[in-house]
Amino acid sequence: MPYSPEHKAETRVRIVASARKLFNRRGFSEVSIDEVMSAAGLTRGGFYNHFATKDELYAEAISRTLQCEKTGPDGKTLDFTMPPAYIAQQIIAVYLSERHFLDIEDSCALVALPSDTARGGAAVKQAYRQVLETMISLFQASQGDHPLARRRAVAIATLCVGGMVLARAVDDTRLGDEIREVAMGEALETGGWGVKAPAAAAE
Amino acid sequence: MPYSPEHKAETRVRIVASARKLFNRRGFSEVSIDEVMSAAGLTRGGFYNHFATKDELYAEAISRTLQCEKTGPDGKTLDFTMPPAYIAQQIIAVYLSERHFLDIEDSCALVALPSDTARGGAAVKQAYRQVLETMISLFQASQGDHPLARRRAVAIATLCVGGMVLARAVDDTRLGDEIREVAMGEALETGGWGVKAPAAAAE
DNA sequence: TGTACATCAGTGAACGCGCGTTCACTGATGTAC
DNA sequence: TGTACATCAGTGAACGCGCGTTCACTGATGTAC
Repeated sequence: MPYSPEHKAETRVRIVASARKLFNRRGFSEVSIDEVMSAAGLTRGGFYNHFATKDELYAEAISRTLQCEKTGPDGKTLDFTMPPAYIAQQIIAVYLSERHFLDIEDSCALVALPSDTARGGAAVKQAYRQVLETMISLFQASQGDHPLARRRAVAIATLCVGGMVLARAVDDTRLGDEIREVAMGEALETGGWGVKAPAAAAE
Repeated sequence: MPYSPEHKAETRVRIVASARKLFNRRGFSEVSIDEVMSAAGLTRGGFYNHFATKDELYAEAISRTLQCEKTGPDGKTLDFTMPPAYIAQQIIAVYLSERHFLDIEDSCALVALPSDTARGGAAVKQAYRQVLETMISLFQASQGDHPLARRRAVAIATLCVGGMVLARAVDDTRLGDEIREVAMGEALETGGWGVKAPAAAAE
């Protein structure tokens, strides 16, 4: 048995990780397999030892968002043993922060690849949905058993993703900042943590 | 002077119109100039009589959203002589309707091409911003001189675009419907036209 | 402990293909006379 | 009114290039003896 059994798995993870960064920055179709493999320290041909087609890589790259370390507004890892309402507020602040706005490569896939996904195949859309549902679940948990818990969670997720998508697509940083700020305020208000002053301090 | 002076302009409009539909469906980089020109009833080479590069076409295709006829929830043209608040509610209902969800080709560029735009050049982002600002202005007009008018308008636009972007990206129609419904309800509530029953009738 | 071997992850040249762009041309048009 | 002409929108072959994918290979590895 040549090479350890983990060796291939580790290489595969490396390929997906480099693909994720490249896709986040430039989109599915603008990134070549050659680039993905080079970024992972490998050569073109080896790709097909791990994936049947390029399409297969898309879904994995999106799913990887779930494995990525979650950091709080302070840059430290989010502590998931804290109360759900605290975690939800932290996620909103991080999601719409300037750091997330600038960090394209390690961006959430929901923000970086929505239109690529909308045009993609079933596997890609499924991966996207799973990430979105994970996000919605976290917000829903923050609402206890309130009858509007689910509805509020969906609204918060829409504001978080929509706000960042719009902020990234315009050429005016000031408008982008305004959109992020408004989306953050509305999301916090929807969750029942209304703040009158803009939550700029959370950045 | 061969050909009428309007002839070239009309051809250009035809190219942009066909490009818009193709981009909305498949994105910038997946559509070739050959396809755009064929769809406009022309051949490849003539493209460079009208545009210097493919990039130049992107921005025009996005701007064209502003020229497109606006239809209300009933399928008839929106009457812009009606009160701003009425128009704003109509736009929200149309924007998050099932019709807009299904009509990819004639979709609003804000929904169809956000990540393509985020990766694009300055001209593309500027065109995107102009469309977004037009939308925000329409919502802002519906709020009179309320101190939160601008903020509410931005929030409504975020919910409209974000809701449709997410609905299009998931593989579960029911989840997509739920997101659209929640976004519509929240947008109407934000505008001060709160409805307790989901605004499903507007579809 | 040392050596021969089978495995298979990774290599890199090659394939057919379609792309964005260029360019010499063609032919429909409005104008001049 | 009719005809010759200059214009230039549109044509289509050609260009260099990089893509996704294939495939014969190579060489690092763990195992058997």
